[in-house]
Amino acid sequence: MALSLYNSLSRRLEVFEPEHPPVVRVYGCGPTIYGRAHIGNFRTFIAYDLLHRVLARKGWDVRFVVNFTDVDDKTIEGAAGADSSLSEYTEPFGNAFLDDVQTLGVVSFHATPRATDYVGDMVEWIRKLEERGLAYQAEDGSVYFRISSFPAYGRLSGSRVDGETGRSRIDADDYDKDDVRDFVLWKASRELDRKVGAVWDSPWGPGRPGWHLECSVLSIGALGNTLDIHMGGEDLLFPHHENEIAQSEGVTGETFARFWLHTKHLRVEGQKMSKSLGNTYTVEQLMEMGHSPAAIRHLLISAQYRKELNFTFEGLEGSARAVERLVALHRRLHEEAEAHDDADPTGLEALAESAVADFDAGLDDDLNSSEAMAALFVFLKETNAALDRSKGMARPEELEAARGALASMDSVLGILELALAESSVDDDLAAWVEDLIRQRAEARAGRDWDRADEIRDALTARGIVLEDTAQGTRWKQG
RNA sequence: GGCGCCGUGGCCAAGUGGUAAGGCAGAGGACUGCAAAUCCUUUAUCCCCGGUUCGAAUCCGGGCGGCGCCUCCA
Repeated sequence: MALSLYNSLSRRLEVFEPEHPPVVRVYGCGPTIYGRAHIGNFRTFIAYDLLHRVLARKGWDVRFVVNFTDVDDKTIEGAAGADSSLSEYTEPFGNAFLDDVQTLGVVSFHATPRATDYVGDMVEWIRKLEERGLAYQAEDGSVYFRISSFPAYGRLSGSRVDGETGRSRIDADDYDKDDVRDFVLWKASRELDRKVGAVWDSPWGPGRPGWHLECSVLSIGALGNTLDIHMGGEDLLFPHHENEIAQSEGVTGETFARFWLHTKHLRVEGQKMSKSLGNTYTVEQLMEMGHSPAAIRHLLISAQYRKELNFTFEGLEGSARAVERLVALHRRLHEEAEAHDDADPTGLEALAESAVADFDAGLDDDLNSSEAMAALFVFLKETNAALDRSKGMARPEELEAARGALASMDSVLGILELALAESSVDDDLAAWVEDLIRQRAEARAGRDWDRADEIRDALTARGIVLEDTAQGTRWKQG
């Protein structure tokens, strides 16, 4: 099984192998921590997570680094608006991001460096670019990258570099540049920068690093001159990633990233996400509305990262239902199904094997999570059917195979693990429910259906759903 | 204007040459004291028009419609 990934650089599917196995070096452009990250951001970060888990499943030693942009126009403006220093302003958002990402079951990244911790390295980097004739200081005091000296510029983004797009905006600063496409490496200090403490010394005077530079310096610093995979949202392809290549290869002379992966932007209720539409939901907001992290993750993973995905509340409800079915299967395999050495064969082992094979084939096809998820749900249905046929009994090794397949698939999707972690119930409630269930069992034993239903209705009113099974009555919060 | 993506059942969404995955919702049925859970059955002339082919949702041409990036944005 070979993993194929769509490489934006070649614009085609390519078989992925690490350059230096077993190590895989992956870098993903991270959040700008000027506010709470929204559901669209998390589509991308869950795609990172999926890649992370798939690479790890291949047995590779994955080094996944994601940066935090904590110095740029937005963070500076935010800090100034809040009357605080840059670091005071960004710190909580960085922490909130890590919380959110953990809430959604994203496996920890190996490092999450912040730009402001590496300004010295960035200055050094600019110096090297300058030595190679790739950077120059303009009259406004800022230092720019000289695109005309880097012939390979534009390889990633294609013809977008021809400049005459008719829509390129030119702000006042651009007046000082040699070429409108030249981008800033070092920004000379302005009043606002000084106000929030976003000022560092450099050979070109006080200033702050340009946004593009941090990704080159942080990724190479953490992972080396050549990355196996560089990932980011589709909006970053140009100019951000194009600029990263120029800055990086301009200094190292080596390929910066072998594979470039870009995630498609999320739509919400059929519309583009925007603050004016009020549809930039945060994880926190969705949870306050009663939506579970597992359902959110299910929905965000239900379409392949490169395809359009429309996030709707109807879809989120549907995802919640799908997650419930997964939980029910898990419980059935662990608690309800009985192991009997002399049970008739159920075919569970064969189902497990083909499900995992289909699942992996889906993921190998450019992380096609839709296909992978379909394999999981085919397995769910067929396993339930097999257990129904066998009256809930199976040989121990067959049950074990089914449990193993479910766990194996979920180790990549990470949905069930989230759902199971969520289902913590407080003891008082559990005691209350279980006492009523005992009373109801007595009523049912005496065929007092009115009393039994009365109890169940009381529980339903509190959001408790009962399931009578051969092994007794079980309950869940729904 | 430049580059690119998409149009599949009520909704979401796989499938890129061999006769339509999966999820949600709906309908009928089995099971159940009734439910719940589960299972079974059921819902698609794949935007339109031409072309290539023994054969196309899949390839080519044209059209219509939706969208993204090019500007801070995951």
